[in-house]
Amino acid sequence: MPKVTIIDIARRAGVGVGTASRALNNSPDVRPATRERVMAAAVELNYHPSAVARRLQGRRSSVIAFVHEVGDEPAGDMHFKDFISVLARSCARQDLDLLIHPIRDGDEEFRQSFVRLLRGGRADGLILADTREDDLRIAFLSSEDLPFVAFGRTRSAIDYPYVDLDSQAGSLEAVTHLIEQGRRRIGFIGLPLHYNFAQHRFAGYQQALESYGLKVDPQLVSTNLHTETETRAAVQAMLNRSNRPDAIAAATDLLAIYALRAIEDAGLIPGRDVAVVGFDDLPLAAHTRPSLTTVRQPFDLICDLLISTLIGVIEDDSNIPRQALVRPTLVVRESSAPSLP
Amino acid sequence: MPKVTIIDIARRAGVGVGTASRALNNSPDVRPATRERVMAAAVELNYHPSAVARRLQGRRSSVIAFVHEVGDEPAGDMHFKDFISVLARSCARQDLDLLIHPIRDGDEEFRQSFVRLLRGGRADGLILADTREDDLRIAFLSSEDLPFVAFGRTRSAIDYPYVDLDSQAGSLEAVTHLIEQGRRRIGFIGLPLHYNFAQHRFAGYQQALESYGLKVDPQLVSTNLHTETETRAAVQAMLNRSNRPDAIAAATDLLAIYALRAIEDAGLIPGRDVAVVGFDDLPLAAHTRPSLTTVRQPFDLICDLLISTLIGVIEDDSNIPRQALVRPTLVVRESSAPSLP
DNA sequence: CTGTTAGCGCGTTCAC
DNA sequence: GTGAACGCGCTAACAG
Repeated sequence: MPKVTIIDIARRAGVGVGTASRALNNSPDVRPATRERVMAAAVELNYHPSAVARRLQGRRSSVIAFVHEVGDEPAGDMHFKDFISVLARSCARQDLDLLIHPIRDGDEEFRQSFVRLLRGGRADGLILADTREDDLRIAFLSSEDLPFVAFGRTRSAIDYPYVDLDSQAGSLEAVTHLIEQGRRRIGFIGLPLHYNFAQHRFAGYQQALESYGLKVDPQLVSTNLHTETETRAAVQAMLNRSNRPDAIAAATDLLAIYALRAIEDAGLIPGRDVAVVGFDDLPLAAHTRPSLTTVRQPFDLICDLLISTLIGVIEDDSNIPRQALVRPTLVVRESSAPSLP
Repeated sequence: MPKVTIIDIARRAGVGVGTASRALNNSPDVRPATRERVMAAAVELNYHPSAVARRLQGRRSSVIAFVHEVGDEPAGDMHFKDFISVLARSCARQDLDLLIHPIRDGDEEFRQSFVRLLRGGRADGLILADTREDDLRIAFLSSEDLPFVAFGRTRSAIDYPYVDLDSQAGSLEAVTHLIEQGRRRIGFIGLPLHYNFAQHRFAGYQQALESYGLKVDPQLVSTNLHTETETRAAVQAMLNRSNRPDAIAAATDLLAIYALRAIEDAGLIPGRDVAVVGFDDLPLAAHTRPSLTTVRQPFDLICDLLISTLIGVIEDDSNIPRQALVRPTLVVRESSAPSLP
C-alpha cells in the first residue's frame, strides 16, 4: 500500500493542495462544503499527515527530550514511571512528543548528544532532571544558548530557566504540623546534602523548629543516609538516647518507612510514641502501617509548568516566567497522631 | 545566528552540495583531499545535519516509541527507570531516538495515537510493554499491519513478534536451587495470575517440585497478592501451620522482601530457618538483610533483542527471528543458605 | 474563497 | 571524482 499524501486527498476531493492543507488544519478561509469534501477524502483514503514534512517546512516545535542521570542508587526510583507518565501526558496535550535521554552519572559526553539532539532538530528543547549543585549540563547549555529548562535549582551563578518544588516550604509545613500535634523533640534524617533538595528539606526542618523557639539538637540529626541499614542504625541511635525524640522528620518517604520499622524494632509504636513524617507521597506511603503522613509533589502542575516554561524559552517568549517554584501539599495520615498528654 | 545547512558548508569548502553530502556520509567515491576540506568546513561552521530533512528524504528509520501502561500499582515500579535507561542506550547505539508513550490502563483510545505515531512518521515502530493475556493493542497493530514488537508473550492466537524473558526457566532454576540446598517444604507467593509472567513463574515453581517428586501443597501457595499487608498476612499464615515451610519462592523481589520481614516478625531467621528467593534482582536485593537470592533479568540483552527484532520487522527482514526467549540467571546470595542438618 | 508555486534541508540520481 | 537538478510531503505566499 503506497503512502497517501496530501496530493492524493486533494485530487480525490477535486481541489488544490493548498486548499486541502487549509481544510485539514481548519484554517478559517475555507468554504464549509469544500472542507467537508476534503475531510471525507481524508478518511476515505486513510490519510495521516507526515509529521516529518511538517517539521521540515518549519512550523511549530514537535518534540522535546527528557534528560536524566542514571547512576546506581540502591533504592531504585519509584517516582520515575509516574513522573514520566504525567510528563508525557502534559506533552501530549500540547501535541508534543517526549524523547527520553538518559546520561550516565558523571559522564561528560553529554555535550555531543545534546548538540546532536538540538542542533540536529531531533528535539526542540530539553528538560533536565537530577540537577546537581554545580551542574555542568546547565553551564554548557547556557553557554551554547540551547533551549532547556531544569527541574530543580542549583546554586549556579547563571540565571537559567527552572521549575522546582519548594522543598523548604514543604518541610516547614510538615515539621510545623508535628509541633502542632504536640511533638517537641523532633529528629531529622536526610540524604547527603550535595543534593539541593536535601538541603532545602533540612532547612525547612530547621526553620520550623526555630520559629517555635525549639533548638535543633545535633544528636537528633543525621543527614548522610544512603541505605536502609544506615538509616535504621541512625534512628536506633536516636531512640537509644536517654532523651529520645518523640517525632522524626524524614527527607524522603523511603527513609521514613525505614524509620517506621526501626521504631517498631525498638519496641515503640510508630505514630504514637514516635511520630513520623515523610516526603514525596510515594504510592507506597498510603499503604504502610501506620500510613505515612507526608508531603506530596503536585506532579501534574510541575509537568505543565516545565513544558510551558520550556516552550517559552524555545519561542523566546518573554511573557512566560523563566522560573517557577511549586508549593507541595501536606498529606496527613496516621503516622503523625497527636502526642499523648 | 542563522541555521547552517549543507549548502553553507559546500560553499565554504568550495564544492557542490552533492560532494559535501557524500563526504559527510563517508561515501567511498570522494577524494581524500576533498573530504578533508568538507570536514574542516563542517567543524568550522559548527554544522549539524538536520535529522528531519534526512528523514523526509526517506532514509533509515530514526525513532521508535516505547509504549507502556500506567495504572495504579501501589508498589510503584522500581524497574522502570533502569529498564528504560538500558533501552535508551541500546537505541543510541543504533542511532535511534526513544519516544515514550504511556497509555492509561484499560483505555482504548490507543488506536488513534498509534496510528498518529506510526502513519504520521513520528516513530517507525513500537515496543509494547505490559502485555496482557488478551491484548487489544497487539490485535490492533497486527490487523493494521503496523510495525511493533511486544515485550512479553500473551496467549493470543496471532503470531506476532515478541521478546520475552523465560520466566518459567528462571523460576525453575531458583526453586531447584532451594531443593538442592536441602529445602523440602517450599511455599510460593505470587502476583495475580492474569499477568502472563506470573503464570510462568508459578509454573516454574511447580515444575521444579515435580521433577524432584515433591508435592505442591496448596496451603503453601498464595498467588493473588498485591500489597505488602496482604503478602505479610499470607506468609504469616503459612508460617503458622503446624508443618511450616522451610523455604519460600516469591514471584517478585518486592514480595520476597515482604516475606523476609514477615519471617522475622514470626521470630524466625530468614535465610536460615526459612530460605527465600525472589525474582527480578532489583537494586535493592543486594542490600536487604539477609541479601536476597534472586533471578536476574538480563536487561541489556533483552533491550538489544527488542530493538533488533523491531528493526527486522520494520525493514521486513525475514532473516531476523520474530520471536526470542531470554534465559535469566540465578544470583545466589544469603537468603538461600543451605538447610541445617 | 481557491489553485499554483516556492522553498524547508537533505540524499541521490545523472550527466560531466 | 564532482556539480547540478530533482523530489521527499507539507505549509506559506501570492495570484486569481
